[in-house]
Amino acid sequence: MGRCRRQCLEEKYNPKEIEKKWQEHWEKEGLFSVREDHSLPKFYCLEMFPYPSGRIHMGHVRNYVIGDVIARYKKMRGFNVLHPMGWDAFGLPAENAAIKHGVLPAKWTFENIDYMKGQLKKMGLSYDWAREVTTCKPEYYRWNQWFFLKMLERGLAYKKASFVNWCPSCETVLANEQVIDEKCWRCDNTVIQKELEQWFFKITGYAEELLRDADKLGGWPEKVVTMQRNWIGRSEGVEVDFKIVGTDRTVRIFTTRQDTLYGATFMSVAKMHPLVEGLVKDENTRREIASLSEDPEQKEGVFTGHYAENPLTGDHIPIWVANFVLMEYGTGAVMAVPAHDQRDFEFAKKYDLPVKVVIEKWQGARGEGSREGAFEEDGILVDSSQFSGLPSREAREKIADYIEQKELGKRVVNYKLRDWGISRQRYWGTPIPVVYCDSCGIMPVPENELPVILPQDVVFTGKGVSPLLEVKSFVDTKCPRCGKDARRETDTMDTFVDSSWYFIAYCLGGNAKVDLNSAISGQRSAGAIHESPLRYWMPVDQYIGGIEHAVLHLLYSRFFTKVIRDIGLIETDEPFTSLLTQGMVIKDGAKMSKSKGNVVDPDFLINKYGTDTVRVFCMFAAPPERDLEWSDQGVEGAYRFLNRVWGLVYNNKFKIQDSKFKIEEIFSLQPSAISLLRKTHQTIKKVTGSIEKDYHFNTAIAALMELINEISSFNPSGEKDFEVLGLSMRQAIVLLSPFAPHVAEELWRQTGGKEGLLKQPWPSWDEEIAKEEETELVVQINGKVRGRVMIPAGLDDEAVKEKAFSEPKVREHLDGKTLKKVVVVQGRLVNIVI
RNA sequence: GCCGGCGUGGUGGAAUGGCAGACGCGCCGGACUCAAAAUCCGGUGGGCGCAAGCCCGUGUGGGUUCAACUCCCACCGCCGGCACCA
Repeated sequence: MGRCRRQCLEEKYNPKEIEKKWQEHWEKEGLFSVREDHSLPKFYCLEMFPYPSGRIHMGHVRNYVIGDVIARYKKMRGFNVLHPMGWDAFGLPAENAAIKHGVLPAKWTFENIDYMKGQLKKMGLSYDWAREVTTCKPEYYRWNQWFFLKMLERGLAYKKASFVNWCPSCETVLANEQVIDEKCWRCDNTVIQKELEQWFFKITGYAEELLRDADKLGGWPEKVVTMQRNWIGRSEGVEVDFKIVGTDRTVRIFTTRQDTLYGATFMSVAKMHPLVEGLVKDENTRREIASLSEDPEQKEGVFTGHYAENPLTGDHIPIWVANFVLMEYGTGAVMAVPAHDQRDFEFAKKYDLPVKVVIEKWQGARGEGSREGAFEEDGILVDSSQFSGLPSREAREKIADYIEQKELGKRVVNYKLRDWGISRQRYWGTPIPVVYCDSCGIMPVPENELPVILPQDVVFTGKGVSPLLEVKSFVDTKCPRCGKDARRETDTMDTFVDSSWYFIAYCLGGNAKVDLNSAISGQRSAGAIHESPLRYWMPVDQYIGGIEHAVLHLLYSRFFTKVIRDIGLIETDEPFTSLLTQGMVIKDGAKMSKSKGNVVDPDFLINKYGTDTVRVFCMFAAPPERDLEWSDQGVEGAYRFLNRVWGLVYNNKFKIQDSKFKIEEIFSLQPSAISLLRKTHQTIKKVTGSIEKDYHFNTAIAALMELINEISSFNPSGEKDFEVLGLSMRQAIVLLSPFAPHVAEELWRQTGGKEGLLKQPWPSWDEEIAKEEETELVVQINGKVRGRVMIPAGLDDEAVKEKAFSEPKVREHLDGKTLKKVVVVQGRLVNIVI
């Protein structure tokens, strides 16, 4: 105490103290706050914001550290970096807590946010907290309502009655994307079908563009793009009308295999197909239809007693109701071609229906596959009137043309993607801004009356219907048009609406400052000088989060971005240029979970080792996209490493200062100093390369460890040596800073750094210095290593060969053999083939 | 069933077609200590050998190549996604 005049370097690395010190310092300096600066290239670095469940878990830690390392690195590379954070604050757990413990969802949520924000702050993450968004606050969710009204205006929001996915446990509806293996994405309970009136967003209106623009997602993992493409599930085909024999009605079918039209031997329609209601009068048959198996494995059907006429052949084919035909896709009716569709084949076998081959694998291969299964591939048409002899692909075009000419049907494109059902029968979400009036019908709440505030005085019974239904002051309202008594919509919005545009809110300055109306007019009047913040920051350059949102949040956000563009707020088509899907944090071979009892508490670790250690371990243990196997000993290793760095600086504290060393002086250095200098430049190159190459921080840290090892074993003797040591050490500190910012900052300042590390430019390397003077030449004989020789760099191939052949061990092996070939790999390897 | 990813020491993981196992963990040995912890130094894929060295080795089997963890084909195992979408 008091030995040094300025604050001096302690012998022992004390992470708690220095982390607190620098976090306070950074906050006081406002180091992480950003604004638009058109003189700098921008970089928008974003991590998926968390649901405030109570505490940060290791998955969050990993996610946010990856983002922070990128943000800090990009800042040092001269980018103006936007790096915000917020809270996906609406959702069921808050409501469940209310039911269980009697805490109001708002209170529960805000307390969690407080605690978790404290945790994030202790991690030294470089967020501009001024831009924080909290989706459960009225100043945020009013814009959800605003978007809803915009969607209504554009015909992109509508209400319809339909069968929807209902989670009995969450007591609410789920969108298709939120049902995984027939189970609820959140609580894992089996989802049932229920008929309800629901609000939908017409995401299918953008299906084509969402699919087409998937090609633009070059910075995304191919896997995620493929999942989205498959989810959208585009297929081209034709719809064809079949007359129902003996009536004046028709059935419309959809097929992508119009080349097999001549092979249709019956027709299958869905249970719910309107035709069934209209045609089947017999009570027994109706009962049979109703009792058809729901089991997808079991193919079952019932003959309706009616026949359809194939418009191409005039054949009369029986109409069956089949349990595997979906009402929601296509027209709910299909022509059955057992020879060329496996499902139809199995069905035909079961009910002894005819199989007619119309596609051959090649000319003359008749009957192929008709016994054991369907031949589903393309081939050559047979028994297909004027189309016989055509290959499938061509026949599809010709038959589609023919159908359109004869007005029997038309070409259509179908998608698996369904509209996004956004109504939720729960309290803790954004109220849907709609009023029901007996005279005027469904009335949107006028924009100037937004937000529709979620009432606070609510009773949570946990039974049956949404608590909002019980709040008279909320439900009872006046019609905005006629002023008569009316009732409010009590469903709230899916919380995925909140997260579909939050990246926009950050650009506009966070919760309090978001004003989309003025953002639109700002955008319209935007000139070169007063460019809108949205135009400046969007799109997100790097997005980081879990792969579990591959077809949920990531698809919804793409949809919203396109709508937002069409509204005129932004100009980009896609929200996220690059996407990094980080792997899970695993312990003892399983994902960390309370039920498995293998969770590691970030608070405990940060308290014990400091956040820098946790950060370094998370970045070192595996590349970001892979799963990370947790290892307590690995954490110790990271801690040891930082201690070594600390000790190294401490032991040389009076020698490591801002070095005046100039690169021209290299010739006056002794070999070991040159070697350290070279290693330093090699490390800068390696670390930079590792970060640039898919953010492989693990190898970047490994390279840094190598450099630290080399510095440790360097024995400086003269002043010049110490200068090299100082330079090398200070470069190492700079390279370490994105990973372990606190300890780096402390050591940097203690060794003469006047300005903070984030203001330092990222170091550059000199190829000439990084290059080895001598390299080890590997000599192989028939591909096996038989010797190693040191050779000077830049030796030509002939000289290298000569060196190789002069090696005694090599000569021994070559003795008496005939040379076949000699391969030289520039400066690295010689392979002698005998 | 279809689509995608992965398979490397005891372990987490490295390797533009060119020395397999960087770096870390663990383990073994040594120094320091009365002792331990911490720290530091050295060793560490397997087999044979006193040694020099030799042989084997990246899930399995084949192929391309002077040379394959890397490219191609087939198979096995694990993980993830989709699955009556006509």
